[in-house]
Amino acid sequence: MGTSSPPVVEIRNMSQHIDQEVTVEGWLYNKRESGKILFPIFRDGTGLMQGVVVKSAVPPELFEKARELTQESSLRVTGKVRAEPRAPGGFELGVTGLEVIQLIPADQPYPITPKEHGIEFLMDHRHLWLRSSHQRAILGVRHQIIRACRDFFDDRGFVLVDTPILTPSACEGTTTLFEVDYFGQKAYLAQSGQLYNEAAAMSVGKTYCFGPTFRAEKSKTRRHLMEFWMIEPEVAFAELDDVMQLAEGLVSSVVARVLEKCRPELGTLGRDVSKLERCMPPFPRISYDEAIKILKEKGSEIEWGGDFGGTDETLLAENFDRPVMVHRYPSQVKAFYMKPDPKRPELALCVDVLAPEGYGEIIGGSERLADYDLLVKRMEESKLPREAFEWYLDLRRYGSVPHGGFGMGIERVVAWVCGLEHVRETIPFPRMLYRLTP
RNA sequence: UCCUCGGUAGCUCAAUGGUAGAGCAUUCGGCUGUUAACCGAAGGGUUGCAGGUUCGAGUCCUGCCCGAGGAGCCA
Repeated sequence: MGTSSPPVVEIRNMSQHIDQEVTVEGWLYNKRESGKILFPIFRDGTGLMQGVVVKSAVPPELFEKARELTQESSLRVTGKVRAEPRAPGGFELGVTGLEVIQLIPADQPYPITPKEHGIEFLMDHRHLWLRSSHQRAILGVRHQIIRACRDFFDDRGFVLVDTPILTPSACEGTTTLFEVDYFGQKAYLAQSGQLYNEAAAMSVGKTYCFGPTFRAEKSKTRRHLMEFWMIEPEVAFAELDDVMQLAEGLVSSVVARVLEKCRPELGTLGRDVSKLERCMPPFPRISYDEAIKILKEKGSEIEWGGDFGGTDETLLAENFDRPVMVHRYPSQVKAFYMKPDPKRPELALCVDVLAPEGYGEIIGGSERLADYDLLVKRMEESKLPREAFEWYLDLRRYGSVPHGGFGMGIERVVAWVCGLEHVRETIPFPRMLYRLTP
């Protein structure tokens, strides 16, 4: 456009540039025309803005160029911003210059129209679907949620310690892992950073890791992905109550951050914000025993000793208007590294946080088993290969202390906060059973 | 892995066993304030694949492929 072109302004800041000449760099979102006047709608990644091109007011070449614009063609457009109550957002761009960077041919149009599409088609075009308003809003909320998590831990003196993704063996020994060839040796994609976190906590006191985790379970539900992101804190000298308080603090601060920073996104998504505004501490804390009692009253088939199914989690969450923390599950349904309750050894000192509105478990955590002999016994009961865990046992040989932590699945939190039907929209490129592309 | 549902135009969907259609998108024409703009016209099909039943199959039967929802398991 040359040196004389007006400054580039992001659409989200456009209200500060009323009556000024600006440049917008972006794409054509949609277009409406009515003979001698046309309304292109531009998008630049920060918002949508309506333009106006009046045939009698611009050179014929400009009108023709604007008329031929196709959906998602890339462009630089200049013009004067003006307040206009009839335009979406309250202002519009009177177009005076248009540089088309790439014109999408009309006979091979952009596949995703502003009309409705099926999920298979949209997932096949996920790389393009990300441009739509809903998906853009979700990406923004996800970003703020991740920032809020990091800020929460950073502000409390936690040290980020990255844990490996390629691991020599199962962490918990339960779920199915993705196997990879590691120069002729079998290796597995990490399903949790927790065991390594425990080592890091003994170094820095308070630590967290945040990265992708992998589960090769053939799960096919709206709550499951094969590859998902988890943030996992681990704290030396923390007991179960400390773990619960930390979880409550994290979840409430994430919600508060989204309410503070993502109002436009929540509006785009049509989220009922009042349901989020209630999610402030204290969260209700109930024991597994109490949860079983509630579920039986509600007609669940569940028996003491079993883990909750998705329906049970939903039934339970219906009783509360904010996340609920369920603690002290039977050890038999939980991982080997959880400390038994000294008062009732058949229970584990663990906690699950269940999100409201049927979004299920978003956090699972526990106080860890710090005693060497007990840990060895639990490992034998779980039939875990001793050799692979010798380094982990070292943590109990050399200065073992009470400690605990939890893992929070980012995608389930995003799905809940955004009010989505399915976690597949919470991550840019979901990895699901029977879908590895794009 | 199991259960349920689905696959028809680029997209979203119709079509008693009897000539395969509509809306949107695309092309052409009309329209100076539109809000998923509207009005008129045109082009567009190996009905997921392979067999079978039938005078005749998008429709019924068998097998397979692909997808969706759920269960189990989990965050």
